[in-house]
Amino acid sequence: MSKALIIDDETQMRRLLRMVLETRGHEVCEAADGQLGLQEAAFHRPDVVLLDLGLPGLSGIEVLKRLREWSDVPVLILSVRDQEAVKVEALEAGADDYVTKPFGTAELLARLNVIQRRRFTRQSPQITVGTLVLDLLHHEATLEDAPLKLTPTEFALLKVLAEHAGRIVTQNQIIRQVWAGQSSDASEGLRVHINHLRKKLSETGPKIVNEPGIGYRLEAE
Amino acid sequence: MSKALIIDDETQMRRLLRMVLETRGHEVCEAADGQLGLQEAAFHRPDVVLLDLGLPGLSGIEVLKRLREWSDVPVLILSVRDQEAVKVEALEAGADDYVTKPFGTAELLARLNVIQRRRFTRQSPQITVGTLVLDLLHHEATLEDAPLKLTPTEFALLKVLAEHAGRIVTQNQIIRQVWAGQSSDASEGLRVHINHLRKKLSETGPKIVNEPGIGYRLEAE
DNA sequence: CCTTCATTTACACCTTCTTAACAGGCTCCG
DNA sequence: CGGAGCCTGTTAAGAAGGTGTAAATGAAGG
Repeated sequence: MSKALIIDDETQMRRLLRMVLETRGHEVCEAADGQLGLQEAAFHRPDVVLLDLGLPGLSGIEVLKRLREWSDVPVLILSVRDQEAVKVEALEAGADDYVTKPFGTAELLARLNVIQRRRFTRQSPQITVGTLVLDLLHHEATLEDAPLKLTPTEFALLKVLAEHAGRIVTQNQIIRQVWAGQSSDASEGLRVHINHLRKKLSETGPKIVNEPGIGYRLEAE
Repeated sequence: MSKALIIDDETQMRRLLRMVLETRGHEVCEAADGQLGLQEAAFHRPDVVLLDLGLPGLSGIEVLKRLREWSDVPVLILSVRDQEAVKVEALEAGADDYVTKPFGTAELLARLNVIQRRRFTRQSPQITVGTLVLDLLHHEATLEDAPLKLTPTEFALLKVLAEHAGRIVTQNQIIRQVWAGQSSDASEGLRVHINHLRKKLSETGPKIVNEPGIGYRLEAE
């Protein structure tokens, strides 16, 4: 069952909201001010928060900001009519939606249905060649699940090769991509970086084979 | 009902996406370029955004950055193959996931489901790395149950590192998250804050290791 | 005014990149 | 057969740039 947290200082309003939410099948907990609200939120981990902006002590905005520092729980703002500027501020601070007091239960339920947010963990774009994996977002490389320490240019170079794994990559293509925007003649240095890479890939990793006069190719299994 | 916003310049692609999304029960709105997309997003407050990276005029990346200035709406990136660098940039700028064109509707639905499902998983109000505990609710840190006094930026910096404990975090990623919305060149100051953190973590806490030319990593035990 | 924190500056140090030199292998041709 | 010429693999050392650290400066708040 999903949990809802009500943060409002008016007892009557809390009672109304609790009724509506329980009808909707929520488990409900309440807090009468911002400080308590944050504690309840941390303790109960609600799936949705109904937050009144006009709170005594810690303001609703402040509560929202602190909440957003560690939680992406959907927050529905309850505000009175002449608080337009504050409502905008609340939305910018991470609120999901708002209803204006007084409101009908139908509207409240409709908005609750709408505000569903997510919390996600980012998936990294990766390039995989056999047992070699390049994580482009984190600039990490692993070989047979063991971390592989690569310098920035080594990583860039291996990335170019891995992108075209199994096919020949011209020296010019490599240089253009790895040393993009630099005018220096890197054709000399390329050889030594290839050399370093081969050592680090050692026996277990995919082989970098040379195509004389043309370029290099990363052998896919 | 949840709303979806499609930002893509190809009419055909929009039609396809609309069909898929409406089958899934979404209310759909469209935008043919980035400028319109931002307006639509501000007006309709969509629950999910499907954003094409290859837009005319305002680039997809630019749209995402501006969107992230005021919204945490889940953004699914649509990109063509061979744009790895751009995809990385997009993820760093706050995108949630991406699909590569051409894609099957099955994959698209799967990724949308992931985003939906993840909205219910909650981020813990505290992050634990070994003996280090960050209490995001109270802005407090403890090391071996002893309180650890951190300045605001130190806390923010350590938070970023701890969230990705064990993995490399790019200097850009750090700066973007810790000094969000500020234009100042913080790349210099980053070093000294890292230094302060290392002193405070001392011997007992997790180590902050440097990956030269890339970024930092908080070593998980 | 004092404290606290963030930023800037400066410099020693270390990693990485580049450059250079040389050895080995291959092809081409005498 | 043998040597010249080219390309590649390997190694080493200096150059360049990134990093760690301490201290000074600047900004914000009580």
